[in-house]
Amino acid sequence: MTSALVRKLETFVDLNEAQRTKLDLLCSDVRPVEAKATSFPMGSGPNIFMSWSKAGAAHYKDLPGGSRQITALLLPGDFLDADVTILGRMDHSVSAITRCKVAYIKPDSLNALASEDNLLARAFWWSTLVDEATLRSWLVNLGRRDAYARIANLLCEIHARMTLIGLVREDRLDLPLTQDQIADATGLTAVHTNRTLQRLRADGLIGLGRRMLTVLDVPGLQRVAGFEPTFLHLVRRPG
Amino acid sequence: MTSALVRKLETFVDLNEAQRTKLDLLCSDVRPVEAKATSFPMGSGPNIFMSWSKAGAAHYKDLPGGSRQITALLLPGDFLDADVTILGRMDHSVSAITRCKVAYIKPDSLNALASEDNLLARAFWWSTLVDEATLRSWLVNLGRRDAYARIANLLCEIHARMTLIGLVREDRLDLPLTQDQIADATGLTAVHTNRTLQRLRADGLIGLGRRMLTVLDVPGLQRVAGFEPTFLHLVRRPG
DNA sequence: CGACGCATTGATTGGATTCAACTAAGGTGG
DNA sequence: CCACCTTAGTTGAATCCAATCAATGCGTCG
Repeated sequence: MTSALVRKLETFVDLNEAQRTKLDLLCSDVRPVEAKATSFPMGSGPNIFMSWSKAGAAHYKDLPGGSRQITALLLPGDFLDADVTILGRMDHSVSAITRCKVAYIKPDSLNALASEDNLLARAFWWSTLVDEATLRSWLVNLGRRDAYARIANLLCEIHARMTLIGLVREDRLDLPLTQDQIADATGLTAVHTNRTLQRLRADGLIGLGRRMLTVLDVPGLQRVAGFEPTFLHLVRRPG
Repeated sequence: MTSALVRKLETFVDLNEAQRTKLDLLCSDVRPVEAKATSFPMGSGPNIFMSWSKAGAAHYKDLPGGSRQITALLLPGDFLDADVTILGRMDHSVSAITRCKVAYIKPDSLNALASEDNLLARAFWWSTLVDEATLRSWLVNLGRRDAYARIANLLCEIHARMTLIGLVREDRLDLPLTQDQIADATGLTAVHTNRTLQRLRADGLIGLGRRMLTVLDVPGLQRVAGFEPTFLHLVRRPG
């Protein structure tokens, strides 16, 4: 099976076998990370990280008062945090949601790869732009949609992103989030998240149980969510 | 008076006279833009834009139903949108809020400047990271703060950013936003925004009238806002 | 002056939170 | 293997924050 990173970048550029090999080589230093581990050695050194196998992680920020906001959901193939080095301090935390694996990459080797191969450089750049577009999309979600559409939208996004990296079969996927974490990502309470998920189930849009999400009505869910995949730049461009 | 761009970058790196001159030269093609103009020729070509003099612009997204979410506020010295070229289509719109001026920069000259001067390259990179940090900060704001703290936070951010570029005197500044636009930025209604602003006034935290904002109690406003300037990386790093 | 953009006020409705209790499922150790 | 404990999910009732729907004031500009 090809790696999630390769699959992801291939939605944007066409890669040849040599390039795929280079990418796999780049990610050869893979280490296991426990669920809920916040001990990615983030500030400690010049490493760059990447989430790898079937897994999830998140950027989040804790607030005085105990509430928490997840600002990004990281799936296999995503860069955990590329730019720690230039900003002296981190403005948010990173945590593994599930047990997962992380590929440790030396920034030098990434830079070398990017400068010797323009196509790969473009692909890396595209990847960070997609991340930014996703941030904007979340902002719209939190600012202007009610709980029902908001959660639907998050589920649509996860469905789309996991489809890209080949982790969806017949619209079924392993949801790497608990209801509590869905709440933290959508800016809702766990209680209201629960009720809203029940409505989505009752309306026949999704099935959800024991961390397994089934999107029963993809266009229906996208419609109530106001979800437009093109805005995340996740669709293959012609040419 | 030194340009907003120079002032902004100098919060991160020390520039010499030659570098300042290069930056000013980079921004020599300045053109006026009308208020509410959405006609930045965004998708049309390979140009890069930069907001310039005393002014404001915004990234926003309109939703079916008529609501709007502002995803970024652009002040003098900010890049309007650096990365249009690589993503075929734009996922959001850009609009001038006030009458302003925009410096049109050819990407080639920006790239040339960045590759011949490592310090400037770092400064540009820092600038985009600050933009991302601001996006995350807004996400926390929309997700986990009530209207009172949320608006306070936005005002704190504007106060901090405009201080950087030298547009604040004795905690007074020209607010480049109407109450409607504050509402669109904070995910609230204009009515509720109005009432909340009145509470902030009544509590002696701010003065606001005819587009002129006075922060009467800076630490007080920051306290109720939960505002931490370090998270936006807007504070001068030692060394 | 009239029109328009912006700000303000009131009354009402509704979505989401809060607080509290309770069930179901999983894991661990005696 | 069952008792125990933890974590995740579910339910109910009361409360509250913010949205909604109008209507009005006010200043500016053509």
